[in-house]
Amino acid sequence: MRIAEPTIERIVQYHRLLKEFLESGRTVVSSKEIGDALSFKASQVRKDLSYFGEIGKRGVGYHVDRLYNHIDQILALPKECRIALAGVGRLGEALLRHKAFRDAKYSFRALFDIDPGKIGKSFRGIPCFDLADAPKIMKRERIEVLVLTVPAETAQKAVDMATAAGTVKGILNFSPATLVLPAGVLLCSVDISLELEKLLFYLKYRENQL
Amino acid sequence: MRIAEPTIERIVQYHRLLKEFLESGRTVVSSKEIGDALSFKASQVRKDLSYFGEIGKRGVGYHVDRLYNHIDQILALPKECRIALAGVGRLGEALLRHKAFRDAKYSFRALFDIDPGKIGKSFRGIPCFDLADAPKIMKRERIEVLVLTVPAETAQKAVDMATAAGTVKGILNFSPATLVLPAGVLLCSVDISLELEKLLFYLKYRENQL
DNA sequence: TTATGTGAACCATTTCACAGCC
DNA sequence: GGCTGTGAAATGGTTCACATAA
Repeated sequence: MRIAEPTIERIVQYHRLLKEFLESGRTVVSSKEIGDALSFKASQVRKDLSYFGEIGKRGVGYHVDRLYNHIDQILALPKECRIALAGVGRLGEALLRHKAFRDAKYSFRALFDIDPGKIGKSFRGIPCFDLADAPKIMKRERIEVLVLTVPAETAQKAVDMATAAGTVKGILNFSPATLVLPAGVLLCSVDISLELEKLLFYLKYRENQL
Repeated sequence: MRIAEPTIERIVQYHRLLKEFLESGRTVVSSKEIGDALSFKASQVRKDLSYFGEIGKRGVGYHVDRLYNHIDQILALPKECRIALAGVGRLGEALLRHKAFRDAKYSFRALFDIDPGKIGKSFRGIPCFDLADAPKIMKRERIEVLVLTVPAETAQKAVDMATAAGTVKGILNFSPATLVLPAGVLLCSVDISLELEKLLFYLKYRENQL
C-alpha cells in the first residue's frame, strides 16, 4: 500500500515526540495526547499509525517504548548513508554542521564547487572537489544522496554531473530551480524564497480580506 | 474566495518563470509551455491563473508582459517589510545573505541571540540584541516578520519574546519545534531534518517495494 | 468504560472535457 | 484551428462515527 507524503511527514514528527516521551520516562500515550502535542486530530494520528499495523492497545493507548521502536524501524536507515554536497556557500557550510545530519548513519564524503578558491580545500574535514570531477568522485565514494546548495543557474549542471555515475538515488535540493532528473532519482526540495513569498502573500491577502 | 496553499506555491513559480521569459524577450506563452517548464499539467496552470481573473487570450495564450505584471501585483508587498532574525548561528547567518531576502522591500532590522559573545555585535551591519530585550526592540523597530533559526529547545521562548509586543504578523520557522502562537500570527515552517528523513524514508521504502 | 482501528462520509485539490472566444 | 476558462468528474486526504478489544 502506498503511503501519502503528509502521512510520512507526520510519522517523522511522531518519532521525534516519542523520543522525548521515552526520555522523560513516560510509558503510555493516547492518540489524543500525541495529536494535542503536534496540532493534529486524534483520528488522524490513529489512522497514520494503523497504516503500519495494529500497534496500540484498545482502551489503553500506545505503549511509548513499543510505538517508538516500531516507528524507528520504519524510518531507520538499513545502513550508512553516503552523502555529497554541491555548492559550498554559506548555506552549504551551515548544512554541513546542521543537526539534521548529525547522526552516525549520515556521512558527508565529498563536496563540490566551481570556485577555484574552494576546490582542493577541506571544510569540516571533508574535501572539496571540482564539480567537473563529480562523475569520478561520486562513483569512487559510492554516494547515494546529493545535497544541492548551488545557485539556481548552476543547479541543473550540478545534477547532471553528480548523477552521471548512476550512484545517486536521491537529491535534497535547496535551490529554487526546476530540475530534470534521470529516471529513478528521488527529489525533495526546500525552497526558501518560495516559503518566504508564501508567508508574505498570506499576510497581505489576509489584510485585504478584513 | 479562498486560495489554496498549493495554488499560491505554483503562483510564485509562475512569477519566477515569467520573469525569465520577460528577460529573454519572449512575448507570448501558453499554459502548456508554462506547465512543461515547471512540471505541472496545462489544465492546472489555467485553473490557477483563472482564480485572479481572465488574463489570457483564447486561441493565443498569455501575454508574458501582461501576465507577469498581473502576478507581480498579486505577490507584491504593499510596502517595506521589516524583519528580525532570532538565532545567529550558521544557518541564521546564511539566511541574512540569502538571495530570498535580497530585495529592497525586505530589511533586517534586528537580530536576537542568547549568546553573550554575540549580543552587542553586528552581523552584516545588523545589531544583535539579547533575546530578553526582544519585546522592547520589536516594538521600537515595528518588526512584522520573524525568522526563527534557534535550536528546538529555544524556539518557543524566542516566539514568546518576539511576539510579546504584538507587532509580529508572521514567522518563518526553521526549527523542528511545534510552536504555540498568539492568535492571528501566521506560521510558515521549513523543517530541514524532516525533509531529509522524508527523502530517506522514500528511498528505503521504494527499495522494499521492488 | 476507555481508547484503538477502520469503513464511510466528507472535504480539498487535480484533472478532464468542452464551450467560448481569438 | 487553437488555446483559454470553467463546470463536472475523479482523485487524494481528512474526519467522523462506531464496532471492537482491553
